[in-house]
Amino acid sequence: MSSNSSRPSSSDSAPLPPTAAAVTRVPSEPADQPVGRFRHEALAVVLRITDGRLTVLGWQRGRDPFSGAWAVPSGPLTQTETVGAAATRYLAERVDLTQIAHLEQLETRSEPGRDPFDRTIATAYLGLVPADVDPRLPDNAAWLPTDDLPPMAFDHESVIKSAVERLRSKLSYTNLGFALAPREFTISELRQLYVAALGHDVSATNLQRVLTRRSQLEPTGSVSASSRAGGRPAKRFRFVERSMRVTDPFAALRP
Amino acid sequence: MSSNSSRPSSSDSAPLPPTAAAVTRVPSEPADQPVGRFRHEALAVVLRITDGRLTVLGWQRGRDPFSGAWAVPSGPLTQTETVGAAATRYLAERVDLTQIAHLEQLETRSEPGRDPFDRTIATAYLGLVPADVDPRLPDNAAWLPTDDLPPMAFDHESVIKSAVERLRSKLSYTNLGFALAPREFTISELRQLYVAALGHDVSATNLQRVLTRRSQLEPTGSVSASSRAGGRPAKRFRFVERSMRVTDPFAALRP
DNA sequence: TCAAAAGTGTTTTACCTACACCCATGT
DNA sequence: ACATGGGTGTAGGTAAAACACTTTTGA
Repeated sequence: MSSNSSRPSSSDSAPLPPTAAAVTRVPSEPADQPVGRFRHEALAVVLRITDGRLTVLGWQRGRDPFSGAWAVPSGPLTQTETVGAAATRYLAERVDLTQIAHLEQLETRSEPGRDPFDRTIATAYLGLVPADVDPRLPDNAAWLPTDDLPPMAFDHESVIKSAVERLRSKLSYTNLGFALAPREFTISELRQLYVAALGHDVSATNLQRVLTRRSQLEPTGSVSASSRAGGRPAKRFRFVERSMRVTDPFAALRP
Repeated sequence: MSSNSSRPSSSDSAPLPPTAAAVTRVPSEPADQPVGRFRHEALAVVLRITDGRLTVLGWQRGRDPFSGAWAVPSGPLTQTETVGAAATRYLAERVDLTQIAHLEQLETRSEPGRDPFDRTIATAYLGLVPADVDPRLPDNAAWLPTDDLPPMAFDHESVIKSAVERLRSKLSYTNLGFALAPREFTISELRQLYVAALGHDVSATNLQRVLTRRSQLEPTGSVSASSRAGGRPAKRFRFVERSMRVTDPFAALRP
């Protein structure tokens, strides 16, 4: 379940940013608490099942801070866009990724020390890309396995962990599988996606029944050819709806 | 359920803030997308059961914008604190409220038009105050019924709605009831709190059993005196743990 | 005919709701 | 006694996991 716990204070040992003499806007503010302005950036944690593993889109930084480390696509807001729009924009600009099946706000990180050069507040988004979408990535970008991340810049590793948690929760009580799956698929293909995303085994039998009972799946009528090893050809299915919906509002304590 | 849906673009008709000639920090940024700095404030949506209703702490604004409307406690960050620390600080400073049983980050709003004077990004927190804590409030502050809010400033009404949604979800799958309840209580007192928070009826019988099965409740050993109308004296209970824990990770698709 | 893969039927377990009934107190 | 509110026992329903079994194909 999405356990967004609080992230209280702990603003010790925070190096004061060297820039930006604070702009006092409202005269009645006390002088010791100036109204500051802050760099604000959007982080896009884009997850996808790649070769049976849950991976995140990263790119390798070319300059300090954290030169050589990996980071999630990000960038500052313009004066007129929302954070969500900025996340979408940077994905398109930086890695030419426009086929996001789902995007939702994750959390905002504001620890003063998270960017050692200049204090930056970051609002992270969770994006999902279907497994059959495989955009051409720039040379310095790659899909990184979430269970074996390389050294990450800033607090990106912990933001990715949050995103994975969020995805795992929502796979249970929403129809979010549509955002990982191709438009059509067999149950065993879908099973592999769920196994990769959840990190534990899933029974194809029960997966089909659960998703069917919740009216998430419908058969397309077509069947896949059986593989070279033989076997019965699998029916193909699709998700009934391709936008997020809560399919299993938790029933405890209900009216 | 916490349905954090994305909140994409829609950055039309946004009045450009008149201040702050954008500070270009990284030379390689394109000139038409300057790296801006933004006012950033913390919003504290504090919920409490007051007289059997779910209420939110608000105060009446004395100046524009939205003079006379109600708002949730808020204020800008200082240069060295996190957003969570700012939320906590404003609650203490503005309404002398320090007995928050639970605080968690909710969401960040960044629509350019949300503050008509000066673009401000706001990160909202959800705070909970036990029903037996009744802090003295300043004259211009009050507990407002969440199901019948007065006209609210900015986007505060919709942020409050999000907070109520979050609370209702988490009451189902976590032990968050501890943050609404007094240290000791009878089952029927607890039932009234859940009814107020969830907005629908709850059976005392089943509430007790559900919370006991999940090891959230334990008897204190003491009993309440029966009321003037007679009746069996009620046992008193307490929450076993008073920090948030997921007690019912949703079971579908589990290993 | 056999192996492999897909799909269905059935059993078991867990949890939650509903409801009847018993318990302890004041009047 | 009896009304009032508190607490427990039990039956019924729903959902999911586990597992045995059938179906459909290729070799």
